[in-house]
Amino acid sequence: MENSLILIVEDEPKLAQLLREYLEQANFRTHVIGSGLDVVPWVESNIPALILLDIMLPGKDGMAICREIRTFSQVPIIMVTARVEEIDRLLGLELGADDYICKPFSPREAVARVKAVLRRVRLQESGGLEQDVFHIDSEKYQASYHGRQLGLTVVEFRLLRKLLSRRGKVFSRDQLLDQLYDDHRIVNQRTIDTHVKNLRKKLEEIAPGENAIRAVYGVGYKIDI
Amino acid sequence: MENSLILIVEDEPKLAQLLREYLEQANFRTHVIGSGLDVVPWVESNIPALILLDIMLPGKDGMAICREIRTFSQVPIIMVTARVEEIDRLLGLELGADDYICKPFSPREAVARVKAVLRRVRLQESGGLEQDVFHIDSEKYQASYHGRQLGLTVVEFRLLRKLLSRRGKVFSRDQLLDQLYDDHRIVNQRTIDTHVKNLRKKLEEIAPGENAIRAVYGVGYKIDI
DNA sequence: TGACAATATGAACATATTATGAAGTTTTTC
DNA sequence: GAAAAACTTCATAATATGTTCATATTGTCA
Repeated sequence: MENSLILIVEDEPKLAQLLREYLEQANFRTHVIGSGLDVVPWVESNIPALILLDIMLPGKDGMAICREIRTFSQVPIIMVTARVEEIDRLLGLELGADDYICKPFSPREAVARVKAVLRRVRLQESGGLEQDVFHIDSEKYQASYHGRQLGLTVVEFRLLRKLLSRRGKVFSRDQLLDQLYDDHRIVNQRTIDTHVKNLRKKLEEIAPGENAIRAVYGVGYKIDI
Repeated sequence: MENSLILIVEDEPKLAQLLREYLEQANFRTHVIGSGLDVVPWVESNIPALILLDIMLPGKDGMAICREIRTFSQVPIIMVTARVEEIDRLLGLELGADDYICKPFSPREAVARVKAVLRRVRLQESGGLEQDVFHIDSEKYQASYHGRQLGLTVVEFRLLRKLLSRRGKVFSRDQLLDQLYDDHRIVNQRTIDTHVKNLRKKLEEIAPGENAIRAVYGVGYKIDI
């Protein structure tokens, strides 16, 4: 099943070695890079299944690398940060990473995260979740819920798509608004509430009481099923 | 297991001798230094497993020494102070010490603290052989405890995350309040007590009697498991 | 030990956030 | 260009959360 290639970008040799050992014990192949400058060229010519990317690096920092990789590849990336507080900032930047781990972490946890992300990605790749209640067709701008077609407006569709892009993740209203428009118009944050209300109404008609969209007080909305 | 070298920096000979005896009885090796001026050179050429550092010293004070050591080493440091009130000040200075003991202390307590700090540091270095009871996901704003999901509010979540960011470290109420808000609102310090109370209640439901969050009299709170 | 200070806790109080219906705007459709 | 649909804003109700307060309990230190 495994045997996938994991790229470890980490300048601290001891930690890199530790990760390598644990990952290989879990039957992954690994490659370690210690300098930020070498990462992008390597990723371009090799194709790792996942990248563990430390954010503090000599040469070029992890954020820049993540952004650059995202211009040409959708390879799963797990960011490693030194401070918990930093994760908040990173989330705001929308780098496109798939998960975040905070130092110090146990190698066991790291391996678990790697597996979780891979599982998620593979599920998506294998043609959308089989028994998923949601199905999204970005080309046709159509979405279905429990097998039944939802008649969504464009804004509602984009809102739902954004929320579904990361199940469980809490999106701030600002993050959601960004996704809704191509131009950068300024609209009232409360507008989101109204779209959520309308979207909920349509979901409710199909599956009453499921409460797919939940508000997280003081933060934003998430999809929680 | 032990046999680690503990550096005791203490100018009062009687106390130094007492500590030495107790620590050696617990199978540590010790070295005593009575003057502040001799500490840094000694630490540079020897490598203690931990330093017990009195803050009031002839020659050079403990704070300056701690700061200086931190420029070249991450060796665990336990600061020894004469008064509880002082710990508060020390915390604000962010010296990078790992724990604080207040005089007068029982040698037994000192040994316990030394062991606790060493255990913690080793756990971190070795990548944690123990399965962590806490797991937090900043993206989903979800935290689990002993594998079970905690339904935390945002403030509670941030509070827990901050406490967890450095296990064992004591955080003052001010430090904790800073983490709780993006804006710089002014709230009563006692507010933290209430949030801690609520958080404890939720932890208690999962693991009664574990007392994960401890109050440190006159200073603040820490997580100590 | 006794005086004092800090923490714990339940309840009252205050605030902030979300939900919702409706009205006002803009955009699309015919 | 009128009507319909979609979008945004607004006002207010409902609710969740945060804060303070008063008192009991516990810890510290002389």
